[in-house]
Amino acid sequence: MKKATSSQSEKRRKPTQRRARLTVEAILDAVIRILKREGYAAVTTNRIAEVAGVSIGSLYQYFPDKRAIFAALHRRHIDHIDRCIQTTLVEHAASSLKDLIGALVDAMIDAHTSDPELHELLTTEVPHRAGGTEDFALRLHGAFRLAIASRAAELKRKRDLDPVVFVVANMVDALCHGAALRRPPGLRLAEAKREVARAVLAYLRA
Amino acid sequence: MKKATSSQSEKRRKPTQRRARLTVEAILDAVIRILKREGYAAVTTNRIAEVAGVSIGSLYQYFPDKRAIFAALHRRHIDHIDRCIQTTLVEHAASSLKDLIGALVDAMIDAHTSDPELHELLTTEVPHRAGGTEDFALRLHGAFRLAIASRAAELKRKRDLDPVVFVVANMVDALCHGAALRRPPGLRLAEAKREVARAVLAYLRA
Amino acid sequence: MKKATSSQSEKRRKPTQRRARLTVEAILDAVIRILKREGYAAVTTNRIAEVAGVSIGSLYQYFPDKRAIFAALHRRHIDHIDRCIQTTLVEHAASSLKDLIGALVDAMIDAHTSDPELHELLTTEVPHRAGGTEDFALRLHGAFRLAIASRAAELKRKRDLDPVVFVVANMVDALCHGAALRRPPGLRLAEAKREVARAVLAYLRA
Amino acid sequence: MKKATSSQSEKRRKPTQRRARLTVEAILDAVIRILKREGYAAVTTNRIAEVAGVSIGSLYQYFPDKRAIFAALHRRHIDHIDRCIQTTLVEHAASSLKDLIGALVDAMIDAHTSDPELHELLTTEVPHRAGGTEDFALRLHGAFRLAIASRAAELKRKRDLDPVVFVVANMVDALCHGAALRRPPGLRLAEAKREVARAVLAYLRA
DNA sequence: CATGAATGAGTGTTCATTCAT
DNA sequence: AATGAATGAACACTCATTCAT
Repeated sequence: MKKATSSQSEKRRKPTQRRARLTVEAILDAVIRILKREGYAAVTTNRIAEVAGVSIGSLYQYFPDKRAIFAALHRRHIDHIDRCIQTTLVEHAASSLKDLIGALVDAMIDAHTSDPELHELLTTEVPHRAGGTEDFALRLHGAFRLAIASRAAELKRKRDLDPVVFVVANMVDALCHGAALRRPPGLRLAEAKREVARAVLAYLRA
Repeated sequence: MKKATSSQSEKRRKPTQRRARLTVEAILDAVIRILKREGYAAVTTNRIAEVAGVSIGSLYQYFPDKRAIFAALHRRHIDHIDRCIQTTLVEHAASSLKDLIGALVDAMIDAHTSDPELHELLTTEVPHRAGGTEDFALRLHGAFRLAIASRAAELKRKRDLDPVVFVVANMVDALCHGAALRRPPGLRLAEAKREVARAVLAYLRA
Repeated sequence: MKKATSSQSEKRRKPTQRRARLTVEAILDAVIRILKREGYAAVTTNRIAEVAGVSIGSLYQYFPDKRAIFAALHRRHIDHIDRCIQTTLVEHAASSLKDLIGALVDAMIDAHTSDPELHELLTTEVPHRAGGTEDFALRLHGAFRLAIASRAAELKRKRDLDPVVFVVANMVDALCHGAALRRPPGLRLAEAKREVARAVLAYLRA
Repeated sequence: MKKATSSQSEKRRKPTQRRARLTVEAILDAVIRILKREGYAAVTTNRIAEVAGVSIGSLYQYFPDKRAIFAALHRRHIDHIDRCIQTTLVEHAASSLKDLIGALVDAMIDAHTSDPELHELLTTEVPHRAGGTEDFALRLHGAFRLAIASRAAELKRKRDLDPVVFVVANMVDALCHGAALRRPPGLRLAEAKREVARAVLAYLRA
């Protein structure tokens, strides 16, 4: 009989306990491992459970269905990047615009570079219907809005920040992503970082 | 020019080729229709054939497997955008850098805006393992390399164009994509276009 | 003799349907065979397909889900009994009340006795949520209403037939069922038949 | 009533037994509640335990497996009806055949009418492979045998009582069941009772 | 070439039951 | 005794693909 499952079911237990948390992590890690070694087609719930070292029944105690696993995976990844950004923002609260941009670019690229393959896999192979992604865009946007608004004095053109925030957020995301994953051979990472920062600054100062 | 086929012999072959072409188009359109109306989960080969009005057997006469259908769909979409860019490049062969960038941004955003839902669906729901995408990145890259190289005189900084091309190609792609699909409410399209062009030019002129 | 459809035009159009009918029968027979030999727990869709000699995919081409198989099984069984009753009714249109009741009891018991195990299995093991059963009760009711109404003259008490029909229908069904399936040892079938008919007649003539 | 329990030694044992009894009752009631509110498909051992307010582990302390729960449920239901019959038999030990039959029919119908939905559910949805049912048939049979044998003098036909008992037991069961659950609209309960009693008497006196 | 009935490997998911705590 | 997390065999069902017609 068919099942009408909603990924936000309340029936499943929340990983509040330490052991539960570990199990959830093991499951998400298993997905990544399978993804890398066997490809997306091999990511079946039974294989995930097997690789994670838990029973399929346990897996379904923590996730209402397969999609929820992917959602959690994306959420975890996004949270990580978000944390990097927030940290950078805090650490450079007193820095100049140039230094802040440089630091943000550094942080973003590093976050993507630590496991470029994973990032690629997550964005191209793993379905991300489960929301979360939009939250991320919003959070990224918010972070940049704060960073720019507090340094509005350094900007030449005085005007509505909305379009600026929009452009900068998209630029940083795309360029860092590209610098980490699609850098042309011959372009060193350090160089790419400098160039990305330069592009953002050039826009902000135009 | 490959062959000089007599017009009469072509009359027998072409109808078949045209019919084949129509069938292929019908199949690709069917995928889009299902995608929009029923979601990715409903995109089964049998349903594709049904909606396309061909038998499942015929479908497999034109495509070796399901992935090939998606690949063709992506290819068709990419070709369309590529053609827009090439046309713009040709039409603005004699324009200033500013005009060219403006025109490219216009073309790209228009290409994405004509059916934003489709574009979103294609990039987020339809697997694109099938290559093609990389070809596109390369082609886009190539187009920008030509455009920039021929206007190197207008650039302030004289140096290796590789990083510049890399940054510009990524900027244009991401910003146009964003402007078409993720524009914040309150930011008008024309305004977004201007801002994107401004950002690209600011970088090139820095 | 069902319909007078021209056999020639059907041969081209309906070979598929005839084959389909055979497949459906094979599936229903398979359920019965498994039920008898392995018990209800062994009645899985895959086993049904296997025993029926069709692929599981084909099974699902003819039945939307497992329950539909059971519903069809019940329907087939009910139709059979119904046909017996209708035939008896027609054949004894001119008989006396006594003979008609006797014939009906005979027919019902025979219908149940031909495969008592099957009947028991169907009523106790196979879920019958799928309706059809109610139709049967109605049809049985209707048959008895006709039979009794047309012989109202033979009844002593003249009054509303509704309660009479209700009682007779339930009596015949239950007693025949019991005579076929739960007859105590020592009570011969012929004797049981006579006793059942006697009971019904006694009530009608009271 | 069971036994005259008065001794002190039992006072220590009873609390445990009473608690066990309560738990068992809670479990059986839970099954009924789920059955009514969520349907048979929702009757899982885990859900039973949840609704009963006991742990799944405790449930398995009282029942060896799921079937045993159903068996107990049927047994409890049958015992209730059986008690009604026995009581009636005792109370009408000195009544005429007519009064006894009337009282039995009353009792049976009342037993079924108190919760018709439950009765229907139990007979159509809950598997009753677990025996019990046959015991019931035997007990019912026995009760009627006694009732009839002791009034053999009132019967016209003097002969083997076996067929008579068989017919009467089946009649009463089926007609009372039908009167309680499948009474056609327009037939009042009191009327149905009278008619059922009339049918039984008519047979006995024939 | 076209068809679409048939295939069956493989999927996500459930749930009766156990057993360490 | 009581608990409930963990188990995993088994299930209903799907769908990409084939091939006889």
